[in-house]
Amino acid sequence: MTKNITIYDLAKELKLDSSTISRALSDSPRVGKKTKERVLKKAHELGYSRNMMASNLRTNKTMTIGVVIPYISRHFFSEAIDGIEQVVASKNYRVIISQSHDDFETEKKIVKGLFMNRIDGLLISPTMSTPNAEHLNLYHENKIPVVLFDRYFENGGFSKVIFEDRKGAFDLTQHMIDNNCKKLFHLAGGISSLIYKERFLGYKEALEKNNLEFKDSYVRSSNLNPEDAIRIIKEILEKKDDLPDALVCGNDVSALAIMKYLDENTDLKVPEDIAIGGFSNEPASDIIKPGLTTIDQHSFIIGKTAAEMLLNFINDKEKAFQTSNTVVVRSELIIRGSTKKKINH
Amino acid sequence: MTKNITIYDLAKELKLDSSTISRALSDSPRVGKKTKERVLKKAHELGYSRNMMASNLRTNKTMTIGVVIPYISRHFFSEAIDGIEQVVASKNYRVIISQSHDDFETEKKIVKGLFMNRIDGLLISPTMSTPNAEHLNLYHENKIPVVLFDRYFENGGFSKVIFEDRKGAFDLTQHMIDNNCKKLFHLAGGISSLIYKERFLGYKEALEKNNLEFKDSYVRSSNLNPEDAIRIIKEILEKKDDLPDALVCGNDVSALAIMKYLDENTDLKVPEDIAIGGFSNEPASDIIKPGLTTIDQHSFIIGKTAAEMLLNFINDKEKAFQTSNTVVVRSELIIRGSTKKKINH
DNA sequence: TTGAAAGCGCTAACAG
DNA sequence: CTGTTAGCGCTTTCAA
Repeated sequence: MTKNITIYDLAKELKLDSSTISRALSDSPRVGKKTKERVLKKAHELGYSRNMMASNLRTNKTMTIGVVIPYISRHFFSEAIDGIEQVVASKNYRVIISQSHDDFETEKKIVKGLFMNRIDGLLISPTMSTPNAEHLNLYHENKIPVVLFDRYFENGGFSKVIFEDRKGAFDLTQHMIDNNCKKLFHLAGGISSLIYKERFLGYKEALEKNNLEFKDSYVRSSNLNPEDAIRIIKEILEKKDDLPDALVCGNDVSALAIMKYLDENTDLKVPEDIAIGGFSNEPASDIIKPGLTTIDQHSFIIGKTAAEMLLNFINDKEKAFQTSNTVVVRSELIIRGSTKKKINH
Repeated sequence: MTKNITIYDLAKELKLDSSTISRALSDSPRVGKKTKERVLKKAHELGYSRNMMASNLRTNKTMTIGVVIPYISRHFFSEAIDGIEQVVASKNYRVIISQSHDDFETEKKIVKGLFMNRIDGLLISPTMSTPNAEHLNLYHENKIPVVLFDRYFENGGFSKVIFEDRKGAFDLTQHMIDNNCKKLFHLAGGISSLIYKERFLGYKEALEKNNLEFKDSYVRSSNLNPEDAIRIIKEILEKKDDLPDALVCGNDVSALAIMKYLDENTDLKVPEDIAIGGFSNEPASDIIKPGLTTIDQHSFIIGKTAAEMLLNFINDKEKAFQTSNTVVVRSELIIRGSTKKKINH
């Protein structure tokens, strides 16, 4: 093992004290211009690289924020990460990204691990099955700021950047009703997750407002992954006397899986026989034919806003633990072919 | 600021020495069973959490490996990451994922930053424009194992897990020729990147083998993002007397962008007027109509293999720096509608 | 089985 | 402007 170069090596070579080296390296005003140059030159020469473990230990800061999300591959999250990175990089913070794969046990491990590494703040979008914020207590107790984004908890007093899920679902459903849909089913996400509860409520409110029939059997809960979606659409199609003419899906991933299934395995046409709407505006939603009508969640903005809020809290701990801030990001209905039924005049 | 609980706090409470606490916490055989239990209980009670900064500094290990990729949102990479995580998690290592956005300067910064954090090993798929491995010298000099995956360099002696790009491109091109394509253009990636050079060569070899005309003007280089792809297809379509009947694209992202463009802005039909093939088997490629014929890269396997190799090297530095290992992962042609021209008999 | 003591590499108060 | 000194929290010889 090659020995790593330390400030002591530089100090010895330059006949200076290690503290001077340390100052020079962090560009302190308390060291001469000439000395700085000598130090920098020598550091480069020897291939010196500051040991952040030691530095962090000493300063009790890591300049690192942890980001925990269900899946990096989901468009919503990868775009949110881009927003987070943009903000965070400009302030010289680093980001550690971890995915929970929507598994609560994994999430707990990650959250614990990040704490042990003494991150300066945490940005988290919990799993569908995360029941409460207990695993985040450690952060609260040790005054490490946490900001939730997208998914969140009812209580726990965490600051968050969320999306107007209910309005989004309402607008989507209303739009489908306006396009002559009469019998709308809903593919819901895990009901323990508030965002999916909100989406469900938005759907339901739209039905009620338009005096359309609502039945519990119109709503199917699942994890909204492709496998779930296909299983559910099969179940729905089995009851031939009770077919919907529209599907309000809790996300695009499930909606896309269903569109593909219908196209390949049935004679049902979208949107003529069955209209379909989704959530998140995945890239594939603009590629499929017909295009999938969906709710854009402005995930870049969500990520950006959450990161700004977190950095704010990191720099003002008072604020972080005396207030609880909630920012709601606006929804946007993206209308494509999958909902274009003929309209009665 | 709440003071963090340290082993000294535990030691004081239990009237033991900090070293005993440390041993108990890491389940050393050199401490009594009863003592261990007391320590663990107290640790839990006080909400103790080991400070990895300090631990890492002392042991000179971080149990962390860095992963640097162009984009987390690309299916190829997110799947490779899943492969990496699977291997690495089982050995209690952590993963730090960073994206370079295919920008060399960003990559350099990330690589430097990861080194400063003293990761135990690095997995990297460099940017298209990364000219050489100079920025990885730091790792070599300090005997920190590096494994390249997917993208790589000609020399530098790095171990790597790569894909049989040439064969993949050859097979794809041959398949298109078998489907009656006569004039095949190629959307190439940055030529400085070997994988795209290989894909180009595979394309070219297939033309030659079939005695089809090859011209430099048939090949267009770019970053293969959607914007580039659309710009290029527009340019190609302008020369109405020199239109291709097939496009061999360097990746799916560009192929998909072109299919969408053709569908929305021209009368050209895929595959009748122009056949299209891609690389990577993005999820959208199976959703678009017609489906996009592509080369599956088994990215999960690539990630898994690269991670296994890296862990191997971490545990046997000799091997890591005395040998250079190259594993090639097999390609698989996925045939879909986008290349199904009528075949002459 | 436990304790004492040193030190990983760095920073920051204090002193000059 | 530079040096001295102490210590962040942990692990690990060495000693008992």
